[in-house]
Amino acid sequence: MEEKQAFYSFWKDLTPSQAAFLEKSARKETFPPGTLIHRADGECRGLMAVLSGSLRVYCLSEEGREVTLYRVEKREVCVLSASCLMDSLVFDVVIESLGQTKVCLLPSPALHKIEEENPLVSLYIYKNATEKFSEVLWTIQQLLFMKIDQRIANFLHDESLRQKSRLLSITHEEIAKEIGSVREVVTKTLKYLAEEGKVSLGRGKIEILG
Amino acid sequence: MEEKQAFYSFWKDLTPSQAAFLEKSARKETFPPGTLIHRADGECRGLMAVLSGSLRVYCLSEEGREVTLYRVEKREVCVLSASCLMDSLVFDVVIESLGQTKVCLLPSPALHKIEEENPLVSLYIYKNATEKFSEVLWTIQQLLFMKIDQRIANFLHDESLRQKSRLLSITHEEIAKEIGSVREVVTKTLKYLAEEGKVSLGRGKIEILG
DNA sequence: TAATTTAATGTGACATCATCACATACAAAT
DNA sequence: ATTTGTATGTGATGATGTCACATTAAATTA
Repeated sequence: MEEKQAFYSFWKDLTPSQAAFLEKSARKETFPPGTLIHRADGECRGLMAVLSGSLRVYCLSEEGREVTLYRVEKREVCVLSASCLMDSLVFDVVIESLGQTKVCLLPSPALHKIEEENPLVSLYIYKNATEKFSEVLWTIQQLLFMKIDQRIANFLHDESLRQKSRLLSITHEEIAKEIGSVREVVTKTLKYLAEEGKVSLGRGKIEILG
Repeated sequence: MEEKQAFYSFWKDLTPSQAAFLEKSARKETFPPGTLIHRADGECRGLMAVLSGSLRVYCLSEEGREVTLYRVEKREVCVLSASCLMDSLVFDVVIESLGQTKVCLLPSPALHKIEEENPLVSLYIYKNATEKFSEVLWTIQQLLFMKIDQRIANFLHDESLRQKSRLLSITHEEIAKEIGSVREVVTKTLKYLAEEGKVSLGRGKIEILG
């Protein structure tokens, strides 16, 4: 099917029968905003290509602090939702839908069968995982080594590009979870940025100036 | 050769001519303690199997703070020293030898040639990378969410297992670099642990009690 | 519309850890 | 015994996380 060829770049490496098998196993699922699609230690569904909406992949401390590792946007594939296909993955993440999110899912059992026949499928999965982890480490490096005001400024800049708008609809709490901080600190830092004339604040809104 | 079969688990998947080619390209190198084998943005040598000694893989902030990501011990393979073989790796690390370290090296250019012929070699590399990154994220999660005294206690415990001794030869500075902290904080925390009777301190020595 | 509820934001006190600036102490080399 | 380098000790300060609330804006209900 056109769709799968577009999303899953290993599709071209499948034999016709493999492709047919996976095609038959594939299903579409729609998640309401905020659905926990994959939780630490939970079962894993399989490879998910995002058709609309987006996913947030984050890790979670015992005390409930969150750090967003990355997002999976429309037309991208989420490989960590198939974590059970990768042995020796000791790291657990949580995946949730951001808005109303529709995905095309290749379920783990079916994929596992094909994976055993075709190493290029495994290669695709591990390559994708390596790429994501590499991005994640870059993110975490920022978290470790950059100051909070710079991190918030960077996040607002990125978010402004994503939403293609200088007026963001976002709460301090959400920003905190993105950058791995806490609400109070975000509030105080934003106030500071506002005094500098870099942003203008409203309830649930932030306008980027300059 | 026996050695390479033992270290590189993809060896069995090579054709005789591929094996012969790699065999010919392989070389042994010995590094004095503290050699920078791979630096951020540096060229990359290739896959290194550690024959004796060990490697430390760490990341580095602009201000010079270090965080040890993992170590590569004897009989293990260091895949990040072949980072140039993985496209879309945006993350840079530094690799240094800990003691006098001898490695068996499969140089990147040779490996790259074989990789293009044999996807199982790519699979090996990416799989290994995924495994390491997954470990690294677990480590960093500890760094983010655990208190310093617990992190130091954990490190001392692990190190005691590694060195098979309760009397460790290590400085506060070295501990700081392992756990991503700074010397002063390690000094103060160790003093606290010593008052609790958990360790006994000497210059360059720490004895674990209880 | 007015009252109520909920979510978002504001803020001060305190704890933890990093940074900076030194002082001191130990051990090896001369 | 003296010197020198490395390791350790320590106080002051700054940045950020934690806790405990107060306040306010928006949404809901009466």
